[in-house]
Amino acid sequence: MKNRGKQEEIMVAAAEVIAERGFHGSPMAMIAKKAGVASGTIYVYFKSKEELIEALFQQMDLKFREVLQEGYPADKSFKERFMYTGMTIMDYFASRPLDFRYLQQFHNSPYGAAKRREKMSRFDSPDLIRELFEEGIKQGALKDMPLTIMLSTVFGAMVNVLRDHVYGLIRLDESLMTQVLEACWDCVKK
Amino acid sequence: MKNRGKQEEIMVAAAEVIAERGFHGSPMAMIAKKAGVASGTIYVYFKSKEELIEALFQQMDLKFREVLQEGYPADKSFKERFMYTGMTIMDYFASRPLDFRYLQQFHNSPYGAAKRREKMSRFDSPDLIRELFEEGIKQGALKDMPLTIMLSTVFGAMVNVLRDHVYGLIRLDESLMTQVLEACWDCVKK
Amino acid sequence: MKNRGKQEEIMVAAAEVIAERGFHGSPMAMIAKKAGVASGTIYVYFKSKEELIEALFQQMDLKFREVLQEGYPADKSFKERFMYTGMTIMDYFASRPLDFRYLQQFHNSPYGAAKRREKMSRFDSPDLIRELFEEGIKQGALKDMPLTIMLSTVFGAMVNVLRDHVYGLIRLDESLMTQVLEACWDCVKK
Amino acid sequence: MKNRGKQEEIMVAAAEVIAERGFHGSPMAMIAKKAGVASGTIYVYFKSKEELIEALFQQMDLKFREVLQEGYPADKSFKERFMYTGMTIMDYFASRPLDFRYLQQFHNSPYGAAKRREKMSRFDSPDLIRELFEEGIKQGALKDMPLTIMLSTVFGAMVNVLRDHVYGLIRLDESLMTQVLEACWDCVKK
DNA sequence: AATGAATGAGACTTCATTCAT
DNA sequence: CATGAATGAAGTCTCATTCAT
Repeated sequence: MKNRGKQEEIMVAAAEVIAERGFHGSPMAMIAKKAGVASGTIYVYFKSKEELIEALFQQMDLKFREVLQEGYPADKSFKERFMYTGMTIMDYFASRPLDFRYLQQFHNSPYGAAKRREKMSRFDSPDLIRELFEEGIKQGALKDMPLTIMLSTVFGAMVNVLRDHVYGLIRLDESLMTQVLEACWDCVKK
Repeated sequence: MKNRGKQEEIMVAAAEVIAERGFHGSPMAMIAKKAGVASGTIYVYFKSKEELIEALFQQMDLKFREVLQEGYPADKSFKERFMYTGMTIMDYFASRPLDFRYLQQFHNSPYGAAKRREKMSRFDSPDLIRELFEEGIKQGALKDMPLTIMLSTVFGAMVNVLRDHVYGLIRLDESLMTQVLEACWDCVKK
Repeated sequence: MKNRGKQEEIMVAAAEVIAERGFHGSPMAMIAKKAGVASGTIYVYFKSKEELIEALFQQMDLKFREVLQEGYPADKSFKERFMYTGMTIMDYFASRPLDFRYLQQFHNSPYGAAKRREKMSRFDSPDLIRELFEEGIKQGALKDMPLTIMLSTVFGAMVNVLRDHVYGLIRLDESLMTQVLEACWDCVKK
Repeated sequence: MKNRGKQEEIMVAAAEVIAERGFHGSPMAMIAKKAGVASGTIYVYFKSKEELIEALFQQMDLKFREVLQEGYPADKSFKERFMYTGMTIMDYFASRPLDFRYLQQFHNSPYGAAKRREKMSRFDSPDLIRELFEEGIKQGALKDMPLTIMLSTVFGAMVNVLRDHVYGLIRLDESLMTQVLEACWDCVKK
């Protein structure tokens, strides 16, 4: 428990510091201080800074996937599932700017670049989503476009709007999110 | 002449190294070596690393704006101008992966973050584009959506697809680009 | 314990190197080597070279003031106190050439220049001395001269003679020191 | 003429910059700029920075000696000659703060330290002065003190007061200078 | 003689990581 | 497990000096 507590504190502190200052602006000593532990203690739980960064990503990625699946209306219409998924994503990150910023940092870094190549996807398109789009194409609800491109289009749009929100350029509310998602729908629907 | 030559070589080398490895993965010594000059020489032309980075951005930004304006069909229909602009952008960066990657690096960094706030826009939406969208909204061709959000949506989509191309996940040709742009059009057209 | 030891070693090494070679002739690496630590270790104890230099000054200044006050014969005659003070100063620095040279370096540098202006005095005239001279003027034992000038005169003389001693041009003993102090007394006594 | 002009301009510029910023705060490029020449040009006239510094010293030292000798009242009484000499020195440097500061810089530096050892004297005691004091001792006008110490005493006092003047802590006028010199006289007269 | 672009050694400082306690 | 002092490689930048023009 104590252990778990320390590890958690380190991860939270790391996320906060890195989200705000980037990887290179976040010395281990600063993370340690914010976590209330000694520098050396971080190395008890993580082999290196790189591993800490990676672990943080895995944690956030997992949490996000879980949320996506939780209330997924598997029995509703395709469009409803599209909108549900989109709304869940936007809601999730709009209320978790820390996660959003951290993941942005991660994906624009050597660490994340490798990941992207490896997964041929972005942090915001786990398999559930990929399957959703595949289904949409197959059943003719979506345009006849390469899957990768369709995903990139929709998620590029959403992530960009989220970024404006997280950095304070706009203020997203449910109505605006719906507008954005409707636009995304128009973008890919046949 | 010699002069201009060295400065150019430094800028090209810097763009290459930084595009590939990011700002923090690109020591001045490495840039210098790639440019075939001594480390100190960089400081003859740029006061600091930060200034080099900024100058590189300004140069690319300017070149891009010029291209955008060059063949702009000011007298064609709104949709034609929309498509022309989109195609120009995609074409431009699809064939200049270096520029694309450098600008990506720039916009995801402390340097670029300030720029973004200041301009309330991303590197890919200079004023000409902003005006185009404003006109579209005014004349009823586009949805009645906040301008910022509409721009973020469209450019998020385009940039994301470009990224897939630049990093080799997909291979954009004119037909695919057109598909993407048509999708973007569907996204914002009323 | 180890702690205090390292910091002390660094300060001693710094004083030695700087006394001999001046601030600019004393790279941190050289100081570190002389102290038997790694370069980075200095920064564990001092935020910058400037802080190390300042800390060294403060330490020496404090030690000197303490010595001055220790055996001060507050109840003796004015001249006796004058001579006591002068002798203490000369004795102190004659036997601590390192301190003398370091303080000389300090006072002839940007670091020390500010100090001087701020205190309107030199390292060798702390408040106790200032008060002594003020009293002497008030009670008519000293000439009716601006205090600042009188202090500069006496301490200029003493410091200059000390310098000759420290740099080996002369060899001060108690008899010579007394001669110098008597001369200084003649210089300012009414 | 042109040559002479350039060399002069370099020396003047160097004196100004160095007097204000010290040796290490005065890059050759800065001196060159102030002199209105290219960096390389300095090396046409001086083999190195060290030589420039040394040449500057020699020039100032020479000028000073000349002034000292100019109106020297060789036929007046000893005290009159003492006072004349002292007044000339104080007057000279009080009105040439640049020279004073440069020479201060010079004497508190590796360059000057060597000089001092070599000449067993300070910049302000050329041979004429040494002879004056020797005579004073011999004829019994001055105390029976080692010459070096007597010189250091008197010139330490004078230089220190001059420094206060040059750095703006006090404002020397003729009356004050006379006071100081009378004090110096009391200091060494038998 | 004059130039100033180019050089590269070297200065200060940071920080991921280790290890003795 | 936890600590944090210590390390030293590596990074940015300065500047005396050179040399082709």
